[in-house]
Amino acid sequence: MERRGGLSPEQELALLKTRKKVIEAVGNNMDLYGITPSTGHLYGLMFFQNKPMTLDDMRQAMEMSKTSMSTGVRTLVDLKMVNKVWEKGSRKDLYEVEHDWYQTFADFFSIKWRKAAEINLHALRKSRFELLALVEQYPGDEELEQQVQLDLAKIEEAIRYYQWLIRLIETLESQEIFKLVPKDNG
Amino acid sequence: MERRGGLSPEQELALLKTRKKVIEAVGNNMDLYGITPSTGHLYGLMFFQNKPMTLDDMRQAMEMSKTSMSTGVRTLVDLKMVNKVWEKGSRKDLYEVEHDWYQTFADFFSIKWRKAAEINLHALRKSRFELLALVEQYPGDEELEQQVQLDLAKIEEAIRYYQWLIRLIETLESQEIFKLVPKDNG
DNA sequence: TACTTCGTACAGAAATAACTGTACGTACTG
DNA sequence: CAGTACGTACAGTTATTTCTGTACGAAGTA
Repeated sequence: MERRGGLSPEQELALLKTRKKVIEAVGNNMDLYGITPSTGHLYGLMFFQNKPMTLDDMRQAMEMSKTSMSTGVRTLVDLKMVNKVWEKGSRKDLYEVEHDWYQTFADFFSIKWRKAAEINLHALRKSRFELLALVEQYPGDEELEQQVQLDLAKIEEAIRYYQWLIRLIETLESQEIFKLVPKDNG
Repeated sequence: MERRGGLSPEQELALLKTRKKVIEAVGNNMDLYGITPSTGHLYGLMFFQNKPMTLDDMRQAMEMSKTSMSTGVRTLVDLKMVNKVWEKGSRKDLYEVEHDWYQTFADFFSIKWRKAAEINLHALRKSRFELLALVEQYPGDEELEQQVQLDLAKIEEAIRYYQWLIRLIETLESQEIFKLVPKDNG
Protein backbone atom coordinates (compact mmCIF):
# COMPACT_ATOMS: atom_id res chain seq x y z
CA MET A 1 0.00 0.00 0.00
CA GLU A 2 1.44 3.34 -1.08
CA ARG A 3 1.97 5.75 1.74
CA ARG A 4 2.33 9.49 1.71
CA GLY A 5 3.27 11.22 4.92
CA GLY A 6 2.93 7.95 6.76
CA LEU A 7 -0.72 7.41 5.86
CA SER A 8 -2.47 5.53 3.08
CA PRO A 9 -4.44 7.65 0.61
CA GLU A 10 -7.76 6.47 2.06
CA GLN A 11 -6.65 7.28 5.57
CA GLU A 12 -5.38 10.71 4.57
CA LEU A 13 -8.62 11.40 2.73
CA ALA A 14 -10.72 10.41 5.73
CA LEU A 15 -8.64 12.64 7.99
CA LEU A 16 -8.87 15.62 5.64
CA LYS A 17 -12.60 15.13 5.14
CA THR A 18 -13.19 15.17 8.87
CA ARG A 19 -11.00 18.22 9.29
CA LYS A 20 -12.81 20.01 6.52
CA LYS A 21 -16.15 19.76 8.27
CA VAL A 22 -14.75 21.23 11.46
CA ILE A 23 -12.95 23.98 9.55
CA GLU A 24 -16.19 24.93 7.84
CA ALA A 25 -18.25 24.95 11.01
CA VAL A 26 -15.72 27.04 12.91
CA GLY A 27 -15.00 29.29 9.94
CA ASN A 28 -18.67 29.98 9.30
CA ASN A 29 -19.27 31.24 12.79
CA MET A 30 -16.26 33.50 12.87
CA ASP A 31 -18.32 36.45 11.71
CA LEU A 32 -18.93 36.91 15.43
CA TYR A 33 -15.32 38.00 15.60
CA GLY A 34 -15.86 40.40 12.71
CA ILE A 35 -13.83 38.22 10.39
CA THR A 36 -14.58 37.53 6.74
CA PRO A 37 -15.43 33.97 5.70
CA SER A 38 -12.17 33.50 3.87
CA THR A 39 -10.10 34.70 6.81
CA GLY A 40 -12.15 32.37 8.97
CA HIS A 41 -11.34 29.57 6.61
CA LEU A 42 -7.66 30.45 6.77
CA TYR A 43 -7.85 30.26 10.54
CA GLY A 44 -9.49 26.85 10.36
CA LEU A 45 -6.79 25.64 8.02
CA MET A 46 -4.04 26.81 10.33
CA PHE A 47 -5.80 25.25 13.30
CA PHE A 48 -5.06 21.72 12.10
CA GLN A 49 -1.58 22.45 10.88
CA ASN A 50 0.96 20.84 13.15
CA LYS A 51 3.71 23.25 12.27
CA PRO A 52 3.91 27.00 11.65
CA MET A 53 2.90 28.15 8.19
CA THR A 54 4.43 30.66 5.83
CA LEU A 55 2.40 32.98 3.61
CA ASP A 56 3.31 30.80 0.65
CA ASP A 57 2.03 27.70 2.41
CA MET A 58 -1.24 29.49 2.97
CA ARG A 59 -1.46 30.80 -0.55
CA GLN A 60 -1.00 27.31 -1.88
CA ALA A 61 -3.49 25.72 0.50
CA MET A 62 -6.13 28.42 0.08
CA GLU A 63 -5.52 28.90 -3.64
CA MET A 64 -5.59 32.63 -3.18
CA SER A 65 -3.20 35.51 -3.68
CA LYS A 66 -0.33 36.12 -1.32
CA THR A 67 -1.67 39.62 -0.73
CA SER A 68 -4.87 38.19 0.63
CA MET A 69 -2.96 35.85 2.89
CA SER A 70 -0.93 38.76 4.14
CA THR A 71 -3.96 40.85 5.02
CA GLY A 72 -5.91 37.89 6.37
CA VAL A 73 -3.14 36.76 8.66
CA ARG A 74 -2.60 40.30 9.84
CA THR A 75 -6.24 40.48 10.91
CA LEU A 76 -5.80 37.25 12.85
CA VAL A 77 -2.57 38.45 14.45
CA ASP A 78 -4.20 41.74 15.47
CA LEU A 79 -6.90 39.73 17.22
CA LYS A 80 -4.22 37.50 18.75
CA MET A 81 -5.87 34.46 17.23
CA VAL A 82 -2.64 33.69 15.44
CA ASN A 83 0.91 34.27 16.61
CA LYS A 84 3.98 35.13 14.63
CA VAL A 85 6.68 32.66 15.56
CA TRP A 86 10.41 32.56 14.99
CA GLU A 87 12.39 29.71 13.63
CA LYS A 88 16.12 30.05 13.12
CA GLY A 89 17.29 29.76 9.57
CA SER A 90 13.97 30.75 8.01
CA ARG A 91 13.75 34.06 6.21
CA LYS A 92 10.00 33.75 5.87
CA ASP A 93 7.55 34.86 8.51
CA LEU A 94 5.94 31.95 10.29
CA TYR A 95 2.51 31.85 11.88
CA GLU A 96 0.59 29.42 14.02
CA VAL A 97 -2.79 29.59 15.72
CA GLU A 98 -3.14 30.33 19.38
CA HIS A 99 -4.51 27.04 20.64
CA ASP A 100 -5.71 28.39 23.97
CA TRP A 101 -9.20 29.34 22.92
CA TYR A 102 -10.08 30.66 26.36
CA GLN A 103 -7.29 33.16 25.87
CA THR A 104 -8.45 33.93 22.35
CA PHE A 105 -11.93 34.65 23.66
CA ALA A 106 -10.57 36.90 26.41
CA ASP A 107 -8.27 38.72 24.01
CA PHE A 108 -11.10 39.38 21.61
CA PHE A 109 -13.09 41.15 24.30
CA SER A 110 -10.07 42.93 25.54
CA ILE A 111 -9.26 44.22 22.07
CA LYS A 112 -12.63 44.89 20.49
CA TRP A 113 -15.33 45.22 23.13
CA ARG A 114 -13.25 47.08 25.64
CA LYS A 115 -12.29 49.65 23.06
CA ALA A 116 -15.90 50.14 22.02
CA ALA A 117 -17.03 50.38 25.63
CA GLU A 118 -14.42 53.02 26.42
CA ILE A 119 -15.29 55.11 23.39
CA ASN A 120 -18.98 55.01 24.21
CA LEU A 121 -18.37 55.69 27.87
CA HIS A 122 -16.39 58.76 26.96
CA ALA A 123 -19.11 60.02 24.64
CA LEU A 124 -21.75 59.42 27.30
CA ARG A 125 -19.82 61.25 30.00
CA LYS A 126 -19.20 64.18 27.73
CA SER A 127 -22.87 64.23 26.88
CA ARG A 128 -23.82 64.15 30.55
CA PHE A 129 -21.53 67.09 31.20
CA GLU A 130 -23.03 69.08 28.35
CA LEU A 131 -26.60 68.41 29.44
CA LEU A 132 -25.86 69.51 32.98
CA ALA A 133 -24.25 72.66 31.61
CA LEU A 134 -27.29 73.29 29.43
CA VAL A 135 -29.60 73.20 32.42
CA GLU A 136 -27.33 75.56 34.35
CA GLN A 137 -27.39 77.95 31.43
CA TYR A 138 -31.15 78.42 31.74
CA PRO A 139 -31.82 78.47 35.48
CA GLY A 140 -35.37 77.83 36.49
CA ASP A 141 -36.50 76.61 33.08
CA GLU A 142 -38.61 73.67 34.16
CA GLU A 143 -39.59 72.59 30.69
CA LEU A 144 -35.96 72.31 29.68
CA GLU A 145 -35.04 70.57 32.87
CA GLN A 146 -37.74 68.01 32.30
CA GLN A 147 -36.64 67.30 28.75
CA VAL A 148 -32.99 67.06 29.73
CA GLN A 149 -33.87 64.79 32.61
CA LEU A 150 -35.30 62.23 30.19
CA ASP A 151 -32.06 62.07 28.25
CA LEU A 152 -29.94 62.17 31.38
CA ALA A 153 -31.69 59.18 32.89
CA LYS A 154 -30.94 57.12 29.80
CA ILE A 155 -27.36 58.30 29.72
CA GLU A 156 -26.75 57.53 33.38
CA GLU A 157 -28.10 54.05 32.92
CA ALA A 158 -25.94 53.50 29.86
CA ILE A 159 -22.88 54.68 31.78
CA ARG A 160 -23.61 52.17 34.53
CA TYR A 161 -23.95 49.44 31.94
CA TYR A 162 -20.62 50.19 30.29
CA GLN A 163 -18.89 50.34 33.65
CA TRP A 164 -20.24 46.91 34.36
CA LEU A 165 -19.19 45.66 30.93
CA ILE A 166 -15.65 46.87 31.49
CA ARG A 167 -15.55 45.13 34.86
CA LEU A 168 -16.75 41.95 33.18
CA ILE A 169 -14.02 42.25 30.57
CA GLU A 170 -11.49 42.77 33.33
CA THR A 171 -12.47 39.48 34.92
CA LEU A 172 -11.71 37.90 31.58
CA GLU A 173 -8.38 39.67 31.26
CA SER A 174 -7.29 38.70 34.75
CA GLN A 175 -8.41 35.07 34.37
CA GLU A 176 -10.61 35.69 37.38
CA ILE A 177 -13.56 34.56 35.29
CA PHE A 178 -12.37 30.98 35.70
CA LYS A 179 -12.93 31.19 39.42
CA LEU A 180 -16.50 32.25 38.74
CA VAL A 181 -17.17 29.95 35.78
CA PRO A 182 -14.65 27.12 36.08
CA LYS A 183 -13.09 25.50 33.04
CA ASP A 184 -13.74 22.03 34.36
CA ASN A 185 -17.31 20.89 34.46
CA GLY A 186 -17.40 20.45 38.24
CA MET B 1 -39.14 83.44 22.63
CA GLU B 2 -40.72 81.01 20.20
CA ARG B 3 -41.09 77.53 21.57
CA ARG B 4 -41.50 74.24 19.79
CA GLY B 5 -42.23 71.19 21.85
CA GLY B 6 -41.72 73.21 25.00
CA LEU B 7 -38.15 74.22 24.20
CA SER B 8 -36.60 77.24 22.53
CA PRO B 9 -34.86 76.58 19.20
CA GLU B 10 -31.43 77.01 20.76
CA GLN B 11 -32.27 74.60 23.54
CA GLU B 12 -33.65 72.04 21.15
CA LEU B 13 -30.59 72.38 18.96
CA ALA B 14 -28.24 71.87 21.90
CA LEU B 15 -30.16 68.79 22.99
CA LEU B 16 -30.18 67.29 19.50
CA LYS B 17 -26.49 68.03 19.01
CA THR B 18 -25.62 66.24 22.22
CA ARG B 19 -27.81 63.32 21.31
CA LYS B 20 -26.25 63.08 17.89
CA LYS B 21 -22.78 62.54 19.29
CA VAL B 22 -23.96 59.71 21.51
CA ILE B 23 -25.93 58.15 18.67
CA GLU B 24 -22.87 58.19 16.45
CA ALA B 25 -20.56 56.73 19.09
CA VAL B 26 -22.97 53.95 19.96
CA GLY B 27 -23.96 53.35 16.34
CA ASN B 28 -20.36 53.11 15.16
CA ASN B 29 -19.51 50.36 17.59
CA MET B 30 -22.54 48.28 16.82
CA ASP B 31 -20.64 46.25 14.25
CA LEU B 32 -19.74 44.11 17.27
CA TYR B 33 -23.36 43.00 17.18
CA GLY B 34 -23.07 42.25 13.49
CA ILE B 35 -25.24 45.21 12.62
CA THR B 36 -24.79 47.55 9.69
CA PRO B 37 -23.95 51.22 10.37
CA SER B 38 -27.34 52.43 9.24
CA THR B 39 -29.19 49.93 11.42
CA GLY B 40 -26.94 51.01 14.25
CA HIS B 41 -27.88 54.59 13.56
CA LEU B 42 -31.54 53.65 13.56
CA TYR B 43 -31.07 52.05 16.95
CA GLY B 44 -29.37 55.19 18.28
CA LEU B 45 -32.24 57.29 17.00
CA MET B 46 -34.81 55.11 18.70
CA PHE B 47 -32.82 55.12 21.90
CA PHE B 48 -33.58 58.77 22.57
CA GLN B 49 -37.15 58.62 21.43
CA ASN B 50 -39.48 58.92 24.35
CA LYS B 51 -42.33 57.15 22.66
CA PRO B 52 -42.65 54.15 20.36
CA MET B 53 -41.93 54.79 16.70
CA THR B 54 -43.69 53.65 13.54
CA LEU B 55 -41.87 52.69 10.36
CA ASP B 56 -42.97 55.99 8.86
CA ASP B 57 -41.52 57.93 11.77
CA MET B 58 -38.23 56.16 11.17
CA ARG B 59 -38.31 56.68 7.44
CA GLN B 60 -38.80 60.36 7.97
CA ALA B 61 -36.11 60.71 10.62
CA MET B 62 -33.55 58.58 8.78
CA GLU B 63 -34.45 59.91 5.34
CA MET B 64 -34.41 56.41 3.99
CA SER B 65 -36.87 54.06 2.35
CA LYS B 66 -39.55 52.34 4.35
CA THR B 67 -38.27 49.02 3.10
CA SER B 68 -34.92 49.69 4.74
CA MET B 69 -36.62 50.63 7.97
CA SER B 70 -38.60 47.43 7.84
CA THR B 71 -35.54 45.23 7.40
CA GLY B 72 -33.46 47.25 9.85
CA VAL B 73 -36.01 47.12 12.59
CA ARG B 74 -36.52 43.42 12.00
CA THR B 75 -32.81 42.83 12.58
CA LEU B 76 -33.05 44.75 15.84
CA VAL B 77 -36.16 42.87 16.92
CA ASP B 78 -34.52 39.53 16.15
CA LEU B 79 -31.66 40.53 18.43
CA LYS B 80 -34.18 41.73 21.04
CA MET B 81 -32.59 45.15 21.00
CA VAL B 82 -35.94 46.60 20.03
CA ASN B 83 -39.40 45.46 21.06
CA LYS B 84 -42.63 45.57 19.15
CA VAL B 85 -45.20 47.25 21.33
CA TRP B 86 -48.97 47.52 21.14
CA GLU B 87 -51.01 50.63 21.44
CA LYS B 88 -54.76 50.49 21.12
CA GLY B 89 -56.20 52.38 18.21
CA SER B 90 -53.05 52.33 16.14
CA ARG B 91 -53.03 50.28 12.98
CA LYS B 92 -49.30 50.77 12.55
CA ASP B 93 -46.67 48.61 14.16
CA LEU B 94 -44.87 50.38 16.98
CA TYR B 95 -41.33 49.78 18.16
CA GLU B 96 -39.20 50.95 21.04
CA VAL B 97 -35.69 50.09 22.21
CA GLU B 98 -35.06 47.70 25.06
CA HIS B 99 -33.55 50.05 27.59
CA ASP B 100 -32.12 47.33 29.78
CA TRP B 101 -28.74 47.07 28.15
CA TYR B 102 -27.60 44.30 30.50
CA GLN B 103 -30.47 42.27 29.11
CA THR B 104 -29.59 43.26 25.56
CA PHE B 105 -26.05 42.08 26.09
CA ALA B 106 -27.22 38.79 27.57
CA ASP B 107 -29.74 38.27 24.77
CA PHE B 108 -27.12 38.86 22.14
CA PHE B 109 -24.96 36.08 23.52
CA SER B 110 -27.92 33.86 24.00
CA ILE B 111 -29.02 34.34 20.41
CA LYS B 112 -25.79 34.57 18.43
CA TRP B 113 -22.91 33.09 20.39
CA ARG B 114 -24.82 30.23 21.88
CA LYS B 115 -26.03 29.14 18.48
CA ALA B 116 -22.51 29.28 17.06
CA ALA B 117 -21.13 27.39 20.04
CA GLU B 118 -23.72 24.65 19.68
CA ILE B 119 -23.14 24.23 15.97
CA ASN B 120 -19.39 24.02 16.46
CA LEU B 121 -19.72 21.68 19.39
CA HIS B 122 -21.84 19.38 17.31
CA ALA B 123 -19.32 19.40 14.46
CA LEU B 124 -16.49 18.71 16.87
CA ARG B 125 -18.25 15.79 18.54
CA LYS B 126 -19.10 14.28 15.21
CA SER B 127 -15.51 14.69 14.14
CA ARG B 128 -14.28 13.06 17.33
CA PHE B 129 -16.59 10.12 16.69
CA GLU B 130 -15.35 9.74 13.13
CA LEU B 131 -11.70 9.87 14.12
CA LEU B 132 -12.18 7.21 16.77
CA ALA B 133 -13.98 5.06 14.20
CA LEU B 134 -11.14 5.57 11.75
CA VAL B 135 -8.59 4.27 14.23
CA GLU B 136 -10.75 1.26 14.98
CA GLN B 137 -10.98 0.53 11.29
CA TYR B 138 -7.23 0.02 11.05
CA PRO B 139 -6.26 -1.77 14.25
CA GLY B 140 -2.62 -1.66 15.16
CA ASP B 141 -1.71 1.05 12.65
CA GLU B 142 0.53 3.16 14.84
CA GLU B 143 1.26 5.79 12.22
CA LEU B 144 -2.45 6.45 11.75
CA GLU B 145 -3.08 6.45 15.45
CA GLN B 146 -0.36 9.03 15.95
CA GLN B 147 -1.73 11.32 13.25
CA VAL B 148 -5.27 11.01 14.52
CA GLN B 149 -4.13 11.66 18.05
CA LEU B 150 -2.83 15.11 17.02
CA ASP B 151 -6.21 16.11 15.65
CA LEU B 152 -8.08 14.49 18.51
CA ALA B 153 -6.15 16.46 21.11
CA LYS B 154 -7.09 19.72 19.44
CA ILE B 155 -10.69 18.66 19.08
CA GLU B 156 -10.99 17.59 22.71
CA GLU B 157 -9.61 20.91 23.85
CA ALA B 158 -11.98 22.81 21.59
CA ILE B 159 -14.91 20.81 22.96
CA ARG B 160 -13.92 21.73 26.51
CA TYR B 161 -13.73 25.37 25.49
CA TYR B 162 -17.20 25.43 23.94
CA GLN B 163 -18.65 23.67 26.95
CA TRP B 164 -17.17 26.40 29.10
CA LEU B 165 -18.46 29.09 26.75
CA ILE B 166 -21.98 27.70 26.95
CA ARG B 167 -21.76 27.64 30.74
CA LEU B 168 -20.65 31.26 30.67
CA ILE B 169 -23.58 32.18 28.43
CA GLU B 170 -25.89 30.36 30.82
CA THR B 171 -24.74 32.54 33.67
CA LEU B 172 -25.72 35.50 31.53
CA GLU B 173 -29.09 34.02 30.69
CA SER B 174 -29.88 33.20 34.30
CA GLN B 175 -28.73 36.61 35.58
CA GLU B 176 -26.31 34.70 37.78
CA ILE B 177 -23.51 36.72 36.23
CA PHE B 178 -24.60 39.68 38.37
CA LYS B 179 -23.75 37.76 41.49
CA LEU B 180 -20.26 37.21 40.13
CA VAL B 181 -19.78 40.64 38.55
CA PRO B 182 -22.23 42.94 40.34
CA LYS B 183 -24.00 45.76 38.57
CA ASP B 184 -23.20 48.21 41.32
CA ASN B 185 -19.62 49.29 41.64
CA GLY B 186 -19.17 47.93 45.16
C1' DT C 1 -68.03 44.72 -1.80
C1' DA C 2 -64.70 48.28 -3.24
C1' DC C 3 -61.26 51.29 -1.28
C1' DT C 4 -57.36 52.41 1.88
C1' DT C 5 -53.45 51.60 4.55
C1' DC C 6 -49.83 48.86 6.14
C1' DG C 7 -45.70 45.84 6.03
C1' DT C 8 -42.70 43.17 3.37
C1' DA C 9 -41.04 40.10 -0.80
C1' DC C 10 -38.54 40.75 -4.66
C1' DA C 11 -35.56 42.50 -8.40
C1' DG C 12 -32.53 45.80 -9.85
C1' DA C 13 -29.33 49.83 -8.72
C1' DA C 14 -25.95 51.86 -5.80
C1' DA C 15 -22.48 51.44 -2.44
C1' DT C 16 -19.10 48.74 -0.01
C1' DA C 17 -15.94 45.22 0.80
C1' DA C 18 -12.91 41.60 -0.73
C1' DC C 19 -9.52 40.04 -3.79
C1' DT C 20 -5.73 40.38 -7.27
C1' DG C 21 -1.50 41.90 -9.72
C1' DT C 22 1.97 45.19 -9.90
C1' DA C 23 5.39 47.72 -7.78
C1' DC C 24 8.47 48.83 -4.31
C1' DG C 25 11.17 48.98 0.20
C1' DT C 26 13.84 46.02 3.13
C1' DA C 27 16.91 42.56 4.17
C1' DC C 28 19.50 38.82 3.26
C1' DT C 29 23.08 36.27 -0.24
C1' DG C 30 26.99 35.62 -2.95
C1' DC D 1 28.11 45.69 -4.67
C1' DA D 2 24.45 43.42 -7.65
C1' DG D 3 20.98 39.98 -7.25
C1' DT D 4 17.24 37.55 -5.05
C1' DA D 5 13.49 36.66 -1.85
C1' DC D 6 10.14 38.47 1.10
C1' DG D 7 6.09 41.11 2.77
C1' DT D 8 2.92 44.72 1.94
C1' DA D 9 0.98 49.39 -0.09
C1' DC D 10 -1.83 50.65 -3.56
C1' DA D 11 -4.99 50.86 -7.49
C1' DG D 12 -8.14 48.49 -10.15
C1' DT D 13 -11.39 44.62 -10.64
C1' DT D 14 -14.64 41.47 -8.94
C1' DA D 15 -17.95 40.02 -5.69
C1' DT D 16 -21.07 40.98 -2.02
C1' DT D 17 -24.02 43.68 0.57
C1' DT D 18 -27.12 47.39 1.23
C1' DC D 19 -30.64 50.26 -0.36
C1' DT D 20 -34.58 51.57 -3.27
C1' DG D 21 -39.02 51.31 -5.92
C1' DT D 22 -42.58 48.45 -7.35
C1' DA D 23 -45.89 45.15 -6.42
C1' DC D 24 -48.77 42.48 -3.68
C1' DG D 25 -51.22 40.09 0.26
C1' DA D 26 -53.47 41.02 4.59
C1' DA D 27 -56.40 43.60 7.31
C1' DG D 28 -59.08 47.45 8.32
C1' DT D 29 -62.88 50.87 6.70
C1' DA D 30 -66.91 52.68 4.47
